[in-house]
Amino acid sequence: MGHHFRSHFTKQLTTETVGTQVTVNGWVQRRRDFGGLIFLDLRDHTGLVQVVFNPDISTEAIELASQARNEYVLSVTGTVVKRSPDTVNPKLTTGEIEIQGEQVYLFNPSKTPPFLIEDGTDVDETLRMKHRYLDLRRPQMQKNIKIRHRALQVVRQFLDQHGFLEIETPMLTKSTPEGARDYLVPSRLHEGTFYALPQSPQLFKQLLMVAGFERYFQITRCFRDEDLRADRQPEFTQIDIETSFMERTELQGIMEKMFQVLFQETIGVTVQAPFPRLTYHEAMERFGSDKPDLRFGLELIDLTETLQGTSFKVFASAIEKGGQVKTINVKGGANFTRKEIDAWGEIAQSLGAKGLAWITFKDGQPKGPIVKFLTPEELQAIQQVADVEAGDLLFFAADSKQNVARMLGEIRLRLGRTLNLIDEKQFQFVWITDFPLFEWNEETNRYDSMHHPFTMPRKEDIPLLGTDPGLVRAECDDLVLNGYELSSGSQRIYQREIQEKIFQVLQISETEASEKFGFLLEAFEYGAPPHGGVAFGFDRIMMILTGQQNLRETIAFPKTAQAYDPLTEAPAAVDADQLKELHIRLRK
RNA sequence: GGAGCCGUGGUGUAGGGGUUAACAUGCCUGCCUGUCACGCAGGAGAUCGCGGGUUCGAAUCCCGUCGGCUCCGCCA
Repeated sequence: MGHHFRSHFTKQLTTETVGTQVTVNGWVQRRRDFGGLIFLDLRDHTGLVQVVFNPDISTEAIELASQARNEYVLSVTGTVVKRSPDTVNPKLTTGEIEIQGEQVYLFNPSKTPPFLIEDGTDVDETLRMKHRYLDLRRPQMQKNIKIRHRALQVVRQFLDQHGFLEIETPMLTKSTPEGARDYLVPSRLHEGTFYALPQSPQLFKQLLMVAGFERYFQITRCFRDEDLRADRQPEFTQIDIETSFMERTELQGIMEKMFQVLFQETIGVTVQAPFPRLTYHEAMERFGSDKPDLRFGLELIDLTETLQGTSFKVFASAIEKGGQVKTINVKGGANFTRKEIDAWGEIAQSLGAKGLAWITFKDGQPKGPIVKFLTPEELQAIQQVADVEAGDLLFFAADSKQNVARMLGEIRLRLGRTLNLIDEKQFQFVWITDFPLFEWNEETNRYDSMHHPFTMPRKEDIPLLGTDPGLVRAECDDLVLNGYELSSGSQRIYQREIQEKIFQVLQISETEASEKFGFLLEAFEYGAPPHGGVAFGFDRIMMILTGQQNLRETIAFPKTAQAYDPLTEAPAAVDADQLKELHIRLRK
């Protein structure tokens, strides 16, 4: 059978190969049967080539070709011939030539596929996933998976060249009580105990720094048993990085270079560096989000000062309670219909707001239901601060700081999409810095770590640990691209005294700390270097790089929103024997 | 845990109290020697996700349920 195997990939067939006899292998993309003359488009992973069967060449070959159907797997042997000028197909890379089919060998027939193997067919995603091996044959999916491969190679090579060592860490590890819900693996040898699949290699990479490797990376799978989103899968891939003796800015610089190389070598896009920086505070104030999409404006404008002492109750009560009044200026929005404006109000309500106050300035004159509650001076001041011109529309939010940010941030995003303000070709990176170290947990009435308990506080804020922990900023940063969080990173605490202070704030006792992270704390007793790192969500990077709206499009075998795999039908029940070995009895 | 949208031949959709359940594509058969989303003619293929209710009558209305997608919560 060996002689049926290919001599060329379809992509290699050019005008230069005209006259040579070749053998190509692949799948039937389409058959065009003219009775006396048959065309077959044969597809391999490099592309398509047209084979023409003529009874004058071989009656046996044309007979076999007439029986071929979509997705049959064939070997075709024939001579490459130049197409006559009027039959050239400029849409095909091999469109100037075709193969004159002399021999056909059928490796395998195929059932009629449940959907057409081509781009642009909007097939139910469950069906695509059930037959993922067919879905992956489509050109767009082939392209996504190939770019993903290229990206993996580029990142590996880049980090290798910059002195990073790729070191693997365990998949079967210990459950950490904080953070996301763990996926658990029962232990057979230790009755009643469980391994956890890693949420990230966080503690191991810090141990590798104690071990003296200084520059580590790993492209590794992580697991979090939380609900899914378009940009969240239960198992996902991280580019995990940790370094010793390195300033934060130096690490950021290396990462910026990595993204420049990555974008250049995968999709040929030149990325400008250094990336801009925003503090967390500034991002929240201007964009209402800690992962702002900087591809468009519509920034949030603070009117809290301007409207100090207003008699309009909705605004006044928000200000009184220490909240904010903010607005978004929708340029040209005055020509929204009343229906459209109301629709935005409904969106605001679905986001938990009581409503969405608005004023239009059709001819420069303020109009809208709230105008009568504001003094002419206040209206004047608003116009000035919000830079209002004739034809503008203002949307207002008045509430606590967080609620205003959450609501207007989301309204801003949706306005940007609806009004087509987003240039899809742009890649707007931004570092978000100076996150708070802690966030207040209303339920437990204490502080939680915003990142994790080993995040270094900013040096100048350390005195605040004892007095006002909420104001302490962290030595950490997120990398954000087009409104997606790509990474989280931080410098780590390596000195015992600071770590103890943090545990105090978090109300983690010494015994508790040693139970949870004892091995790390003990390791730190043996000369821990100053270190820090970052972890990138590789799937999200790929999603943006390939221009997809959904993580699943860049993962070969993803899971549904219910964390189910229609192909393998995982998760599934297991044999009673298996459970018994694992010392597990199922509750009815 | 909550909300919204969706579920009709293999696939994608239309239809929204009484229809022969429509269209496109795919599939099958026949014809066709220059197509490339080939064309033409014919044909097969649907208990309208599932269960219950309202009604003389339900794909259509109501309730429940299952599945899919998206969002909120959750994701140190």
